[in-house]
Amino acid sequence: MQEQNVIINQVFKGEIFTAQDIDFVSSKLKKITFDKGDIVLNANEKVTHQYYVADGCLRTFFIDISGKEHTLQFAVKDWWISDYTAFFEQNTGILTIECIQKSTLYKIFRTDLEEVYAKVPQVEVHFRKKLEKAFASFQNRILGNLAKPAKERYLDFIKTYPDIEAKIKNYHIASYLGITTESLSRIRKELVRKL
Amino acid sequence: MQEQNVIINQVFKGEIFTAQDIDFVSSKLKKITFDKGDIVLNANEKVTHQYYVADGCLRTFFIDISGKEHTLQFAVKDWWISDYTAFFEQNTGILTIECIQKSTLYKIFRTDLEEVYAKVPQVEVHFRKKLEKAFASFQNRILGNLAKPAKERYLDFIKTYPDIEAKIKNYHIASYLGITTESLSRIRKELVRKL
DNA sequence: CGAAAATTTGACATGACTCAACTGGAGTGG
DNA sequence: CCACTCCAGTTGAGTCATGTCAAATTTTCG
Repeated sequence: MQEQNVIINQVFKGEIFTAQDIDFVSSKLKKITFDKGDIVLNANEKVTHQYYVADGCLRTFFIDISGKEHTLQFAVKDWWISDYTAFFEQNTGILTIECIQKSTLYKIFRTDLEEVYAKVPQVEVHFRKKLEKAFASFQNRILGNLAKPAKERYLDFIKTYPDIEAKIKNYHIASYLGITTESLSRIRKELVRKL
Repeated sequence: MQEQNVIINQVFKGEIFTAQDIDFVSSKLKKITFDKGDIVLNANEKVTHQYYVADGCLRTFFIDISGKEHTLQFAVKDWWISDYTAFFEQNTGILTIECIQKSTLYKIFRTDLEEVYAKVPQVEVHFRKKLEKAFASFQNRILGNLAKPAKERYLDFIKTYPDIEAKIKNYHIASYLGITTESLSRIRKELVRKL
């Protein structure tokens, strides 16, 4: 089917597949749609899937003991999202995945993924590269948190992810940067003043 | 050789190898030793190797624009260390790798590693698992930075890595936690008072 | 339009930083 | 064995960034 073709070549852009591979991989991807505000996955649930974002915007966040939300990651078109730590360990997660906008996702089951790895090695390579990139971005985030004040982290964020910034609220950014909405508001005010 | 056997089974504990595999993999690992204070890798150098710690203690750190050092990771016996972001991208790095103690390492060259992956798939699986663990620990670090005050991060650190704590100075811990030595000193004082 | 959500503002509190001085040990050389 | 130095760690005083809480304002959207 032509539609399958389009999807797989979008999801695994850069990899070359045979027609059979495409059939097989597509059979393992399930399309799901969510509305704004929907929860894709709750903390403390078993994490069995990872999700490809075909359209929309999501975030993963952690709720601490005092009830505050801390955003770990955003995902927009062409990103994968899950509670990966739990996904790898086949464990219950600590993150909540929330739709910030109406979203279209393709989900793949953990055990199906292993089957796909075995039959279609390009997929394994593809995910290893993704994991390496995600690792690098976590490293940069840690170093940024250690080395930079909130104002710079904010500037880095809007520069690095303008496409994400366009889709989210300021309080999402604040909870990603590790500051309060009030502090972000003051930082923004100060930046505007300087223009 | 018997010694090869011991080393490979230590480095890749949990994986099963044939005698030929052991020969082949050993031929790619080079033993190197360093004294306390030695620099294994400097920032801005091409990152071509990763290093297995057979003995000793090291850290990777980042020097920011103001000249302050920020510790990204420590490594003790049985850990791997490198500037992974650069290692993956085959790029020049931003981290410095320093020996905190006299250390014995086994290094492996990036291109040799790929050869090993191709011939001995267990090694690839082994490193993928390591990467998943490292990813998880980065995630926890980010969430801890977002959700917890310095005192708790300190307690988490000494609880999670008592073996590392035993080998490093407090100023190393401070630069890992993202606080000054003075602040750490005050936190420690407060904790002692409460016993 | 009107209610709810998001953002901003103000006043004040607090945790962490800076800078400078001081303490205590470990090692060194006379 | 003592004096000296170096390094790590501690302490104090003052400052600054960010947090808290409450209220006002602006934006969003049914």
